[in-house]
Amino acid sequence: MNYSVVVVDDHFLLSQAIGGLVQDFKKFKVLYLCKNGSELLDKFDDKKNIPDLVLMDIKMPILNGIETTEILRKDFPNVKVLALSIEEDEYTILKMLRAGARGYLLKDTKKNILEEALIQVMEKGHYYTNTVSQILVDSLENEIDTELKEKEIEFIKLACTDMSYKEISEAMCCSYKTVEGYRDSVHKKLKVKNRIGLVLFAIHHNLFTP
Amino acid sequence: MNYSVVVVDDHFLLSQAIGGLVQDFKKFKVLYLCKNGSELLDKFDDKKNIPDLVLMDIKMPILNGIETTEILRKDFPNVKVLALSIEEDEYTILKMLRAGARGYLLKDTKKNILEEALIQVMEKGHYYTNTVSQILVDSLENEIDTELKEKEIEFIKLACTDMSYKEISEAMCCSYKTVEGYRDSVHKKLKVKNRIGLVLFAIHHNLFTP
DNA sequence: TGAAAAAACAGGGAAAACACTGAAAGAATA
DNA sequence: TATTCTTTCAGTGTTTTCCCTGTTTTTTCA
Repeated sequence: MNYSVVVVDDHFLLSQAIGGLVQDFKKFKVLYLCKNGSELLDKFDDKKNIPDLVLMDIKMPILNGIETTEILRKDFPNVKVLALSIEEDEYTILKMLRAGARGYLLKDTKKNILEEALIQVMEKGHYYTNTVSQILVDSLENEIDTELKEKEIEFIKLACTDMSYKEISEAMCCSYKTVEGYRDSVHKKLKVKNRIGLVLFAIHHNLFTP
Repeated sequence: MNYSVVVVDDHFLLSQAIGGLVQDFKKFKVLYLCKNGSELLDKFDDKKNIPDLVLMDIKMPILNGIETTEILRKDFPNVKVLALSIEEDEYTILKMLRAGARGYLLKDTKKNILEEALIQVMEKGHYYTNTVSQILVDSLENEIDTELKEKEIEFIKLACTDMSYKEISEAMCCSYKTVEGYRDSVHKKLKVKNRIGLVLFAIHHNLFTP
């Protein structure tokens, strides 16, 4: 019996192409393709459309991979999710795994590795490459006191523009001194030494997309 | 007779998958896949390996799509290049077209559009979507006095780190005041008002990849 | 080789960013 | 209600960035 697979990716070409690869694998068949999480969930209204495994991109419009995976884990725990993303960003990988993904395939995956990963996810329940395992280990060490508050995240996003802190304080409807407080606290938490460092951090960790 | 195609992309999965799609098209056959421009040029040493068309990604390690396309135009003018990139960035598209690409496919291309594009490139010599045409038009207006000197580009790259200008002056082996001069001149040329603005500009225009 | 242009550098002042300590107001908890 | 914790904000001083106006040195080229 074949396992059914759905590919969710906003890049049409990529999802079609990956669908084509998966279709070639003996143990798998592709049910359909989706452009984002929302479209996937709509499909699930009909039970026939619920697959064994979802190959999920992360950056997608409307409903992204992380949010979608969280919903799936809650509402459809039998559906296994394998993340498949073009860029390897530690925080994103972590978030995706926390959300419930059974593994994470990086961009330079080869066809036979994809097949191997699909098989392992279905039969062992998970698939982790060395890279991903290493990231998991590394994360346990650096994952202290980097919990950002709502306001701090809002501040960081504004700090990633060419606004001055005075302008930011007006945009956030608070005192200039409060903004300085946010700055000092995120500088400490994220261990950056100036605003440029903060911008680079935000980009690398997907708090801000330039 | 079939046109021969080579796919150049560092994302293994993507190049394999696209190769699979192209293989399905009647008029085309895939010669081989490459991971970057350097690998492609190595292959060209043997005349048998020179295809009619190259489907080229832009961001690649070692030798990127723009550089590779420039070399191809000079040394192998009969090989047509069609750019195929995941992210649509105006400046990148422009650079690629200037380098000699016959067209530019955006991420949400569908299978039949890909085929259409391949056919048009081979038979008409080019393929431009509306999006790309619009970008070409827009670019003619903003393209005044943004000629950057070597030193200024070097400065910009360093300004995209968390170094202070004093540290940058040491790295560039020149006076602090000279660095201030570079800063003032690029601020004027690029119409940015502070260092954050400069970093964002650099990222958007691929002077710096975070 | 001499004039013009470009690149490197300098001074100084205003503005912004950084770094610290600490106080007041509000929310949470027991 | 008292206590703790968090959030917001203030004071103060230092460093860095920004933005002028210039001078000296090097390059260019007619």
